[in-house]
Amino acid sequence: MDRPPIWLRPERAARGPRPAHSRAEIAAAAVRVADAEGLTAVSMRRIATELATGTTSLYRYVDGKDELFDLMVDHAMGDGRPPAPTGDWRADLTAVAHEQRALMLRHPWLVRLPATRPVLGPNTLAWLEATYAAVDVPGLDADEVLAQAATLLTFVRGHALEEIAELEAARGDQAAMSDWLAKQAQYGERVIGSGDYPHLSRMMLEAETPHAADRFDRLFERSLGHVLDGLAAHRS
Amino acid sequence: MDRPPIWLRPERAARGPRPAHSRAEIAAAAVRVADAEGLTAVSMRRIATELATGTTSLYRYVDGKDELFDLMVDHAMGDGRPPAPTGDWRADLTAVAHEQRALMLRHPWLVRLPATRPVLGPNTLAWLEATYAAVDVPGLDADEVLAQAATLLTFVRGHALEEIAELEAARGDQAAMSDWLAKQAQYGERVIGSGDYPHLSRMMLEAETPHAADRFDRLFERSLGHVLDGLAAHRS
DNA sequence: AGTTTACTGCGCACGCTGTTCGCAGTACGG
DNA sequence: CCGTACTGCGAACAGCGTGCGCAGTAAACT
Repeated sequence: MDRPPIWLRPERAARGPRPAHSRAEIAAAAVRVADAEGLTAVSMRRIATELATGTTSLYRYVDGKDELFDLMVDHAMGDGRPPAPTGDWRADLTAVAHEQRALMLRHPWLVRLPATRPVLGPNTLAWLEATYAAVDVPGLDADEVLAQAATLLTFVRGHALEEIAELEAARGDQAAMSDWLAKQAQYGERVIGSGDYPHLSRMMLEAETPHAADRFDRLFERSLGHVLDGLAAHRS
Repeated sequence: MDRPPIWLRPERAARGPRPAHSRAEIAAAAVRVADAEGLTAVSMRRIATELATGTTSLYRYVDGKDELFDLMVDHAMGDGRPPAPTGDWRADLTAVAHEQRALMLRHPWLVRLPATRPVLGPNTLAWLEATYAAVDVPGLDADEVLAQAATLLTFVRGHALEEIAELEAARGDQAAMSDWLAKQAQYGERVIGSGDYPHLSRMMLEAETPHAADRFDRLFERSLGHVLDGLAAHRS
């Protein structure tokens, strides 16, 4: 059959009965489930039940589970709005970075999904547009704009990925968290004791960041500063 | 039961018969399947069949499928060796970045797995150690070392993620690739025509990078340069 | 040497998954 | 007012991860 991507298909067909649900409705239901119970709870049957419809009816709206994921990603991207541009590129990019990170932390499943395929829904495009708008100034080469925006977005996504991976390893639960930290400490001792990782050991022993409660906030702030400094070197 | 993480468990138990397989053997089989047929082909039954053993025997080696994935990740990380340090931090980090990217492109499933949980096997640690070694110089604050290494690795992972997502959307196949590009172009026209995305449109029309065959190589090179410039600002 | 103990391999079974097919019902275009 | 192109959906299929319990085996202890 090989249908075109969902963003090119009209939501309502020319002929036939009016569909019982909208794409937004379906996406919202799936996002709700994923937020509350994790990505694994999102199954075709489950979302259909959530919408009080038959399981296979979903396939009238979506070409398969991957497209349901596409809808979810773009819907979640609409949860936060790109900040209005102020004209100060550094402030604007900082705002984009913080908003994007917050958005991903609010929907932890988000960083794992677009790994499969690029999603190009309207909300995702709006974020892209906002990032380009912040980077773009008259006289700056288009390829340079592209590279700078990619550098920032790529960094933010990568950071959120690792942050969320660690958060989920501790399962968010406080008891599980300290359990996990204890296991980490035990493993850390073995790593240091082995003598194979001198620099790693120095970091474990000397760095303060890993022990702070807000370590990811601090690390993000610092690393983001580095990235922006790198961009600054290539603008006027 | 709540067993400790696999890296803390001895491979061979004190008592009982000698296990028929080694962890390395299992990891290698799973990596082989994932490389050849994709992550979805990696199932407990499939790997067991590959090892000519019973399906549930695998559970004697691994606490569940997630731990099988852990083994795979660390095994794949051993596919490339961290480059030997030369003393030039910028050259060393560039080498690490290129090697890591190449490694992830060789095992495209790799970027998707650690999203779930942090993997801390010996090969992964070796890479971390090499990165710290490149960044670390006497007199540099440990927290600064941590931040700089995180910035680089995070960026590389993020870049590989997007690169692989696009590669897989085209399914590697040449015919499917041009099909996909045609769809993209069609969508691009609509995006430009809508007038909602002026900067995005400018990029599509003016930038050269997106149309080049080696666009990801170029983008990576340029963005990596930006990141390294950012780090340079915080050293001596 | 004999016994105890802790392990290994593994068949069975359960509940779940994504997706294809075909059929009855419905609203719009001509 | 008919034909056509759609919608909703139940049944069915192949495949998934994994808990349970049992027989066999090798090391440790007496």
